[in-house]
Amino acid sequence: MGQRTHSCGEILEHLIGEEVCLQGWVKKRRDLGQVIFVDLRDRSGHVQVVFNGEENPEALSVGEKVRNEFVIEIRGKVVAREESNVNDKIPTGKVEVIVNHIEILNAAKGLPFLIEDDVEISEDVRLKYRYLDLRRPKMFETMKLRHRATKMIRDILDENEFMEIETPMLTKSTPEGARDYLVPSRVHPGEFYALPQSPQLFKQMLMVSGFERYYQIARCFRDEDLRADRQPEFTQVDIEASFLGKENLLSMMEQMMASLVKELKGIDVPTPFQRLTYEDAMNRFGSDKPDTRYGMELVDISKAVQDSDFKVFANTVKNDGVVKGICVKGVADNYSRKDLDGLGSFVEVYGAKGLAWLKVEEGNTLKGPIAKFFNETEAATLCSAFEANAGDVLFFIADKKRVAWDALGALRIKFAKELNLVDYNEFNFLWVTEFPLLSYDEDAERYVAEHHPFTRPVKEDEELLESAPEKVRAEAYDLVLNGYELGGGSQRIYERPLQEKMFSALGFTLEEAKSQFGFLLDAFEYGTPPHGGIALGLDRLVMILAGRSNLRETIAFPKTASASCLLTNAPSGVSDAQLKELHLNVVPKQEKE
RNA sequence: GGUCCCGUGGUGUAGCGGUUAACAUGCCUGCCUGUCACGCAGGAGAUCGCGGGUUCGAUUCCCGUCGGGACCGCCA
Repeated sequence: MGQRTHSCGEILEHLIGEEVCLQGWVKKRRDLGQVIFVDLRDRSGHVQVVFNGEENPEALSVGEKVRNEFVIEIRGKVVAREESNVNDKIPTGKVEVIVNHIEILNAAKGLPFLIEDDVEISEDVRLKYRYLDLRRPKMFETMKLRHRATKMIRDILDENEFMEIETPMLTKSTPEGARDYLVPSRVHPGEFYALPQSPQLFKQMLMVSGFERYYQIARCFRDEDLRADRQPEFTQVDIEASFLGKENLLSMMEQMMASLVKELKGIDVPTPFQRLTYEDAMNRFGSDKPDTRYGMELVDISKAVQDSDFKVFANTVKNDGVVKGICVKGVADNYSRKDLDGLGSFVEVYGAKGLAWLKVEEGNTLKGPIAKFFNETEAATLCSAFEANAGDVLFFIADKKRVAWDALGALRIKFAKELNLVDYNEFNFLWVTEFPLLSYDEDAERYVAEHHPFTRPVKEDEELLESAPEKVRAEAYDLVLNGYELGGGSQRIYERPLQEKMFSALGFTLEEAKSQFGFLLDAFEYGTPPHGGIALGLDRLVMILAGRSNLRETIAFPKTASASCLLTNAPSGVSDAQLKELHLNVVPKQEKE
């Protein structure tokens, strides 16, 4: 084996006449008998190498044995291709390497799939052979994009005097939030570590310690059911700062995001980002992470229909519900009555009892099963409320506010996808602010933190913490990009009495609060600076930058929807000896009745 | 916990109550000195995910199960 002198992608015209040594994978072999062409690939690209039987029969005879994905070394001379043989489709297409020596460094079996972009392979096969899947150029590019984004983030935070500090992976299980991944302790029988859902408390401790500006590219774990944009372990850019204040922090984040999109996508993102209150986001888009790249905003017509002959609408309003709708432009002819009625089952999963619709025709005439309930004046009012024209379709949900938001929010996204309203080169960042601090959990019969228990209430709402907890707004902010929650953060409580009040609002007794979070309460008594922070989902950021719609595409070794790893077959059983050491007994899964 | 979709040569798909299970690509062999989606000729390769049921007969219909995916709940 010799020493590689160049990468395949580097073999360009300036090297013509030079002897080179290349090592890489056989991307493709084209055997014409007395001449064999091999596309040799490494991570930089590929170049055509030529075996010629007349000039070098020994090399040719080895070249005949070569198959796809063999790892080979070739030595030879870079030559210009004849004009007629130039391949414009590849960067190295003006040259080729005439092989005078070849060594097979490692053979390869027939592969389960071709190492090429744009071949369709089912995901379970890709994940089982992830090491081969990652050989595909597109996957390499995505991982490179991720690396570049991560490096930029580190550089930008470093420039702003943030320090990267690691925090424990083996930590304490706490009652609030997502289900923990637990790790049994060998040394302490019956006790468990939890893997961190986020480094939240540690970064606040670092603020108490006076580091002032901390960040970490932190792995986080949540044992909840997965989605296309949710993995059981994921990476957060975790940030916390003292004495910085909310406005400075948000503006810093905006600069960081704008730099990333500029550098990685070549697109200018205007700053400052748009801000929406939680209430506005829900009312206008039916989502706390709205995609504002397209319109179709929700319109509340409760007032207009409160005395309507259409009793479903009128009665909903009477019973403290709302009637809201969206207007889908110019699709009346695309959707049959059957199609439109079929959408009822789509909104059902969000708890809606039905979806009403009206087609708009010339002169504000309404058509559809419920059109007869609206007289001319009412029809005109509706059309004007939605700014609807002939050819549009109006959809309505009459229900509790929450249901109307969810159902119409989802419907809005569905239509945007179907009608291709989304511009993939647009990056619409926005902040959602003034989240409720608490919400009432019917099952737990208590208030739970909407963000987390360390989030600071808005100053003027503090007095409501005991009297009307659901009305308290939080000093929290979510960063939203194109319909995805990219991150969230808040200004934190840093005074013991306020933190105790918060725990009490969450239904903790003082004893419970002390046993779970005593160290935090104690720490607050030793001079804790005002601080706040944010955590950004790195996987999601990369996913959006890469134009993908699935998180698995941005993670080298992701888990399936059922949280298993098809490459390693994790999770798996362990030996009785291991269980014994950990003082564990496994209870077999109960048979279904 | 729930709803829905998918499972057929290595890969991606087609198919149908009775077929020699089709096509593309890949793979193997032979021929070929300018290919780059090489070409030509030939060939191998599938107990149709698994179990049960209906049926004279199931890859096809039904139920279950396993695996993959999407969504609701869940995700401070």
